[in-house]
Amino acid sequence: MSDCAGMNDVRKYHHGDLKRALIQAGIEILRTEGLDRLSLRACAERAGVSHTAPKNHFGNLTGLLTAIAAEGQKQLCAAMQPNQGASRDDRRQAAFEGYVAFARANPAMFELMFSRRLVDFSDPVLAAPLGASAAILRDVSGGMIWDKSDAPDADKRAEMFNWCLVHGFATLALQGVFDKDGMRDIGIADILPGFAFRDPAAAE
Amino acid sequence: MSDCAGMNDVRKYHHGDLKRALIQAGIEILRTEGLDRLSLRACAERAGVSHTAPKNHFGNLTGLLTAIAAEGQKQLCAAMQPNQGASRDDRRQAAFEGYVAFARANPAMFELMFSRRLVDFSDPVLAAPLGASAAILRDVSGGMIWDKSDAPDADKRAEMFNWCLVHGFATLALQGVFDKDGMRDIGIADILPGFAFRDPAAAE
DNA sequence: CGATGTAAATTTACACTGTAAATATAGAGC
DNA sequence: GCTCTATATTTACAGTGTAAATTTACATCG
Repeated sequence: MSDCAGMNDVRKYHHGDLKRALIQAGIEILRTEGLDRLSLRACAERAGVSHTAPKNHFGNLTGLLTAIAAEGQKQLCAAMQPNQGASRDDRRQAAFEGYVAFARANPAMFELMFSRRLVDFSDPVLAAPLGASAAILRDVSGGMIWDKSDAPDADKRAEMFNWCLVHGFATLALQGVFDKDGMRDIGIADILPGFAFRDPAAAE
Repeated sequence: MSDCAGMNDVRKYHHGDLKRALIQAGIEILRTEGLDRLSLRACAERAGVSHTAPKNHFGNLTGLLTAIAAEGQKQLCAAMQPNQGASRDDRRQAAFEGYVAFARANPAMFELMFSRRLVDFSDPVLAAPLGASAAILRDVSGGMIWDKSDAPDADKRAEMFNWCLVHGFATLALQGVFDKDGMRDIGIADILPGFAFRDPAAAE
């Protein structure tokens, strides 16, 4: 009878940590049943409360889904972390592989995280994790040398380039678009161009 | 004698071209009200039939949405078409710009088209338009020279590369991820690397 | 300590969704 | 003219999110 958040199992009228329990319930539903089965009522039932209880903590469905997505963004960010002391090339590799691996391992969560219809991207709870992921991409994109390196916004462009490439790969691969013609075995590392960096010494 | 959507308004028991009318209704709802408002019942009402009439033609909601998405894929494919006699560079430019422009002009449709939860990608009605878009990408990617040009699947990788890049850009831009730091003004052409082609003469 | 105020959870109700089953209609083919 | 069949309707049902009114438990204060 683990239920709720596992910590202190005193079943009382006031749950105590319902907010966290509902988010956790949503994460588990995503993992075990998929995005289609993720509903307000399902989260509430799994947390052992009435189906209107979430309203007090999240306002409406979008609020709950956004909170769940924020947790997912944190996990995605963690999945992109490189080993300590990795070079910039290795960091970039780690970020890309981690991004795609996370999407593959958590398809329902990934789909929720980037679904504008379900998530309110202007919600402050998303700012920190989204910013952290952007920071990683910025780190591994800075100083990249290509034919647009002389443009004023070169670093921004490089960041966007990498983000588009990895997100497009993850999204399309998840939808099975590459499940044909032997494209299935081609990974993100196989299509990622090996750009040089301006200052190889700084790639430490 | 298509009539169906307003031409010849003979309201009879058997609609005559309900299948097409329902798809058209869905497209209009996507354009005017958004993906959230796209429902079986809404399509049926707009077509002037009972809410269970679509079942005869599409089976279930997924069938209708997939048919609508297939129409969208056709439109996307048309949006990627270059001018006659354009060089390969121009064709690539046209494909990329067209892809992104279509997503921006039809955000609801674009979201539907690539939503695995709403669309059945194994439905045969999607095969032709999806294949046509893939063919365009393949065309503008063939013979691309980069540091992976010696790999056995170089052409496949190049196609995937371009697809990921443009789809990632369209998806992320649509979700407003780039609405910050002056990234909003950076277009797909600004981040697309200018790869060379193996045989410049063949780029006609 | 007891009263009160408030946050949190419940009950109830409602409009909306997709789907299924049974029924009604119109047109085609013989 | 008859039947057969595709098409559309009616009716019903389980599920969804949301709102309003109600109940509960806890904290705060006199």
